[in-house]
Amino acid sequence: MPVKRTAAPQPPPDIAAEAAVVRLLNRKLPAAGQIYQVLREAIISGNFHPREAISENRICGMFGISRSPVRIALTRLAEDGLIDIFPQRGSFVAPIKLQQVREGHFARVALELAVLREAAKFWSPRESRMAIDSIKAQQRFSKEGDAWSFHTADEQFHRIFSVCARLEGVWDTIQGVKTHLDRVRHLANPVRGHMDKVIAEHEAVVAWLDGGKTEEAIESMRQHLDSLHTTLARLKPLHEDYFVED
Amino acid sequence: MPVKRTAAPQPPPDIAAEAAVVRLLNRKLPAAGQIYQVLREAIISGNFHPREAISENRICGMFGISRSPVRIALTRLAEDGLIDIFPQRGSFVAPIKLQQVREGHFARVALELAVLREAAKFWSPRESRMAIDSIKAQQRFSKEGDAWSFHTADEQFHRIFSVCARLEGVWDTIQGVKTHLDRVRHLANPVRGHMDKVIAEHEAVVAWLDGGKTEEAIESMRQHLDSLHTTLARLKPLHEDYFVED
DNA sequence: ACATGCATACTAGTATACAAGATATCACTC
DNA sequence: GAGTGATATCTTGTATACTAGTATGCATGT
Repeated sequence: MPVKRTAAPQPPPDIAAEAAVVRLLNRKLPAAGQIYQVLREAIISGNFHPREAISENRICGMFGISRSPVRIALTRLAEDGLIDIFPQRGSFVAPIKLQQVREGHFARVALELAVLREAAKFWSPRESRMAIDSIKAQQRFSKEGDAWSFHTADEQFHRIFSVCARLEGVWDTIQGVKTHLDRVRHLANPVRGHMDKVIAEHEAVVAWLDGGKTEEAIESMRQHLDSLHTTLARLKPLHEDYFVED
Repeated sequence: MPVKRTAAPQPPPDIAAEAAVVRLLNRKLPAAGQIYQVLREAIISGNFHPREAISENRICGMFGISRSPVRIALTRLAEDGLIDIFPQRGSFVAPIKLQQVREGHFARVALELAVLREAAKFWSPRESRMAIDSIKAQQRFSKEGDAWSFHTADEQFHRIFSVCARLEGVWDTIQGVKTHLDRVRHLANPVRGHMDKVIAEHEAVVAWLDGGKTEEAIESMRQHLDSLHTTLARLKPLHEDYFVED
């Protein structure tokens, strides 16, 4: 059931940068999926702030479209835990639930390490080249300070292992569980030196794999994934109003 | 994007046991979520057969409701991979994709074993009692040949570990990834002795945990999960038309 | 007999109208 | 000033009408 019926929200600001997300829709494709993608990015990237009101009519106005596809998109976002829907009251960008972050981190580590162990069986110079290309892109985006492009390059890097392991579908699962981690990450990326640290950790994993050291690669990846999690403690005090225990 | 635009379906039979799924809706709650749950159960349990046509109007007629909530439910089912939507052509119960079954199995094993290792840290007589109660229920349903009740009791059993590990949310993820495994399982449960085998494996896991033997419990669970997977090979020839490579 | 074209009856996607509950405002009463 | 109640205006949920593709069957023409 995607609809929440508990607790009252505080229907706060509407001061969003809507212009940043209004891009023209491809009217040949179903609108619902496109709306979903755009809103999902907007929430994860922080363009829409936690607790911000996301009424259906507001989205309709942003894209010049009717409520039918918008409702479908919002329902899916609610299922992802990115918005909270209060019937007859409103829909709001969900605060970052710390318990969901913890559980997402746990699931992500379990899945990515398992995938990595499987990917190591198939690792070849071809995959190594793809990984290194991705890292180069990350370095470029880090230098430019382009946090969102860095994020997508980072995702592409991690995805390589799922593809290599012949388990591409598992990547979709991983992306789902790390949704709330990504929201935290986007509070962290602006922090100086964060991206460079991530890049160094990526390089370490690839180096171990190239050397055929599977267990070392896994341990390196575990540290990489944990390092994001530890930044949460440092971030939380800076955005206290964005978080909620559960 | 939940909408598929590839390949033509073969719009086969409509000979469903619709009466089995038409239950009255609680009109105080949003209809979309209820429709979603009912249809999801119907597909997983096999009441709706793979490749069967699921037009929106048909569902409307079944529940005496308009298309708006039905569309939302079908969109979510498509996202789960339980139905395939072909715009302007129709919606059909998805065939069981073997690659998704493999990936679901992989993810499930990774998650459940990780959860079990965490749960072992908190295991106590209280959890042991809950698990044993669940097993007793499974024995009862097995004797009665009630496959669906057995299924829910089985799920409750596995859920215990997530709750014990203080990672209840991870159980939702596990349920998601094992969706397609469950479809296979419901082809297997009618097989004589299958449920009793499952029960014996459950008992083994609990026995190891009660004895404080974490690694043995994990290994026992791994064998339990794998045993389902191996039945697939035996089942596939019996329902060839239900499966597709990918 | 076979192929082509069209009418028709489907489908899903979208837009709009209506219903019902929740909130906020404001006037009024005490 | 505090409290109460009617009301206007939000919100989401539902129903229905319309649009535009697709498959099918039948009539027609060769």
